[in-house]
Amino acid sequence: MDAQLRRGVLDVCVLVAIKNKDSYGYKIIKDLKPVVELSESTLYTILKRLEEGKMLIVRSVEFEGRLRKYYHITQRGLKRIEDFKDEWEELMRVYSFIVEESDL
Amino acid sequence: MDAQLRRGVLDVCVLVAIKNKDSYGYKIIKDLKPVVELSESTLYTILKRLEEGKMLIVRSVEFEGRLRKYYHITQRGLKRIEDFKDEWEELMRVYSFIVEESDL
DNA sequence: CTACATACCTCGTGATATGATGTATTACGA
DNA sequence: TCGTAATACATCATATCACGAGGTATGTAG
Repeated sequence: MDAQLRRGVLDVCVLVAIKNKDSYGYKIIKDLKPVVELSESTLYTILKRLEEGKMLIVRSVEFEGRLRKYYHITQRGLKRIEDFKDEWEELMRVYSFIVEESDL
Repeated sequence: MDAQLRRGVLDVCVLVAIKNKDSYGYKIIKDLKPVVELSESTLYTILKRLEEGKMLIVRSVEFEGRLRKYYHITQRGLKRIEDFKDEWEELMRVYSFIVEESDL
């Protein structure tokens, strides 16, 4: 998929990935793999940004000798997902324009 | 609309705006206004990029004392529009994931 | 003569995704 | 036991991009 198109949905995908159950970086990538491909560096930048934006909170857990940072969505994060759905409506109108105009 | 979401559609909108009839910068902005708001600086950057990517060609015309640069879409530009439609299908799958997962 | 519309352009900034690279542990097959 | 893959985190440099601020110039309406 086009890099630019991905940008608009990546952070929301990450939020959705942790919405119903707290998760951690490595797992998020695996879970999202069938939906969107994202590299580790990309994910960790997104996670950091979402944390700074208070859309999620972090909790470090020791698991089998390894560190795991579990991410939990906040109210703000949930709102971000809802806002995205509204924005999608707008985007759909743009898409309609593209399809209608280009098929003339 | 979210800045990131716009990014993925802006250049295609510009291509669509000139697809059926050659147009120029100032007019493109006016024509696209009801669909997507874009500033002059943004448009001219996009036009330049599209030109460099050989998706359109330029023709300068003197019109009532003012310079007008008419943009004409190329085969490559047309292909970009078609490719976008395919990418949209992919994006729809991502959107479905977001809606389904977030409504659990 | 002033202000607005038309019409172009450039530069700096901030935001972003990503590859490359690094650290450390566990699991497993050769 | 040796090497390699999987697990799990992180940072840095780079490239791409939208956009505001600013600039130039002409025609038109008040």
